[in-house]
Order: sequence, then structure tokens, then C-alpha cells
Amino acid sequence: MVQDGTFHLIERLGSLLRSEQRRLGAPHDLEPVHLQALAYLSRANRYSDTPIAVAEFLGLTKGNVSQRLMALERAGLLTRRPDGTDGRVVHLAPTARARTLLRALTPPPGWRAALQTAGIDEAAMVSALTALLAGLQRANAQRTFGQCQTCRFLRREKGGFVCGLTLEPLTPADTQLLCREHESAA
Amino acid sequence: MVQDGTFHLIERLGSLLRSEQRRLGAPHDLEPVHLQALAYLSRANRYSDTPIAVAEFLGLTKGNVSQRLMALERAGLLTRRPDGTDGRVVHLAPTARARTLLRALTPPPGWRAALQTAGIDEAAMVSALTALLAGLQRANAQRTFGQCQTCRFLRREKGGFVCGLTLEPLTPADTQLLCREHESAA
DNA sequence: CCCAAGTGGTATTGCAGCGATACCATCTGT
DNA sequence: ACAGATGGTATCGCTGCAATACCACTTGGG
Repeated sequence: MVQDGTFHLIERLGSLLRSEQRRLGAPHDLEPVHLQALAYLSRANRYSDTPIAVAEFLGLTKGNVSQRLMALERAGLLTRRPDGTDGRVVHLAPTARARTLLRALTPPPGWRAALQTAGIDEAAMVSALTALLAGLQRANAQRTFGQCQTCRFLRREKGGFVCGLTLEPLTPADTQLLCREHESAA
Repeated sequence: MVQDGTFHLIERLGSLLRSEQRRLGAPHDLEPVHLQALAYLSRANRYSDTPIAVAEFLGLTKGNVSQRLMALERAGLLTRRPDGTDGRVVHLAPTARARTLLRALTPPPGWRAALQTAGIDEAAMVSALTALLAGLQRANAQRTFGQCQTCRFLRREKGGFVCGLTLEPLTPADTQLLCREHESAA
């Protein structure tokens, strides 16, 4: 097909980013999936920093993800902490070393410069791609993993924010993290 | 980082498309890389339908790609034809069955609808992403793989188009295919 | 015309991601 | 209280992937 230009471009950018991740991660014995899992965890809120959430976010099976996470823990890039109330759940957090690595490799060198010289309106691009992503996820009945600040459960009360599902208070920083229970405000 | 929204969105779309490809290809014993290789070959011109071009396009090693292509040939999805003048080169072409498969799976079901309901200006999106992709490829000294119609070597002569490198005539359809020797007209 | 360097392609090896399946522990709801 | 659902791990087999080595052919100076 001669159309579908957007599709081919996004797929191509995906391939390119993936091979970049392979190249950049190799010196640290990291495969693309490791960098992606760590990047997600560094942006996930306290309801979404679990193995099952990583698996759903990346579209991989929980069994597979469980093995990757063990490798990351052995490499000293991840810490595990059992949940306080639910005995099945564990919470994951990238270590300081992992966060340093992420800052160096994400986005890959040259990305921000390319975005600049391409003259891209970042706000418009983010809103367009967000809508596209939401549409695809709705078509597949998948989770949205949006930020709390765009979630229909978020309540703004005097003195701060509250999650309408857990009824727990959220800091302003919390509302910028990704949540597994996110549902669009529209 | 709380910015880099475009980066995270494109990476996420890439993950999503990849897992879609895995799901859609599984019934036909096709992995994501197979679909990507076939999709590329269906869009490549006669100078770019070779194993080395596939490897460069996908950012994989030629050895690996060589093995994948043999699998595709065994599966009856690809035909090989030796080059007429250069004894080292082979040309690849997806079979009719492969093209039928591609039409069914590329882009994945729901993509066009999502693009619609997101209200995306396709022309603007294509031009923005093209510029971004070109910038990234320039930063890594990679090939562009653009269409002839945007290539600085393309000559418009009376009666049709001519490639300034090979001095061979190009049909209008040819100028919409991807070329390994492509260099931006800018 | 020749030969060294470069290019396109294949063969082989080892490793690691990935799904499938099975299994266990814990939670939830009626 | 118990059946079903959910989060997580263990094990198996397959396959993508890079690395290395190797071969055939082409190219470009002398």
C-alpha cells in the first residue's frame, strides 16, 4: 500500500529505537526489554510497579517478564519489596545505578537534537500520538497506562489530589506517573 | 524524565505494534521480524530488494537476516533470483501468498480506525515523522531508505523519470518505492 | 592485467528472549 | 467456607540475534 505512511514511519522508528537500545545496552549486558522494563518502572506509580503491570505494559507474558526481572535484580538494577497488605504482590524499584543508566540512554543520544531540527511541535505531537495510542488500546481492550492527571478517577480536593479508586492522597508528582488503573477522562 | 513525551509515546507504540505482530503472525508461524522483512520487500525498489538492504533497513546483522530469509523461502513466502550482472547479489520478492498475508495484517486491524477517530492530519504527521526519522538516521550515519520521489538523484525528464545514479528510467510507481541509495533532496 | 581491498552472502556457534504450560500462594465474593 | 480469580514463579522448547569465520565476486589502482 502506498498510503499508511504514518504506520510505516512509526514502525520504522520503533525498529530503529530497538536496534539503538540493543547497541547502547550491550556494553552493560542489557537487552532492549531490560531497558524498556526499567524505563517503565521509573515512570510507574505505587499501584503499577509490579511484574504483572510490566508484562501488560510491554505486551509480554507474565512468565517471561518474571524471568527478565530476576535477571535485573541479579544485576543490581532492581529491588523487590513485598506489598504491605496483599501477600501476592511485590513492588519493584530501579536502583540508583539503574536510574543513572536510564538518564544516559533514554532517550538515545541524538533524539532531542533530531526533534529540534525537525521543527516538531511537541505538544501537538504528544496529543496526537496519545489519541492514536488510546484508540489502538481501546480496539484491543488493553489498559491505557496514562498519567493520573488525565484519569477520570482523579479528584482535586482542597489541599491536593486524591485517587477516586483507592481514596488515597496523591502528590502533584504522583499525578504525572503512569497507572495501571488509568481510564481516560473523556 | 517528565518530558520526552514524544519519545515515550513512539517507543510505546512500537512495543504495541510488535506484540500485535507477534499475536497476528503466530497462526501463520511468523515472528515479528518476518512480517517486517516482507513488508519492507514489498516496498523496496529493484536496487534494494536484497538481503543486505533488509539487514540495514531493520538494523540487524546480515548473518541473522540471511537465516530469517531462508526460513521465509522454505515457508513459500519469498523467492530468490540471482542478479543479472553482479554475481554476488540476489533479489528477493514476496510471493503472492505473502502479499495477501501482508494486506491482511499490515497495518493491524484497528489501526486505520484509530487514526481516524484520533483526528490526525496524516500529511502533517508524515512530514513531521519523516523529518524526525531523517534526523536520527543522520546522527547515526545510517541510510535513509526514502522514496525516489524525494531523492536528490531523481531526474524528471520528458517522458518520465530517470535515476541519476544508475541512469535507468523509472516508472511513476517506481518513484514511490524505497531505495537503499536514497539521499534527501534538501 | 593482476592482485589487494571491499562487498554481498552463507554457515556455525552460543546465548537469551519469549510463549506455553504447569503450579503455588493469596485474595475476593457469594 | 469454598470456588474462582489474580499475582507470581519454575521449567521446557523454540527461535531470534550477534559474533566469527568463511567463500564468491567485484572493483580499483599499480
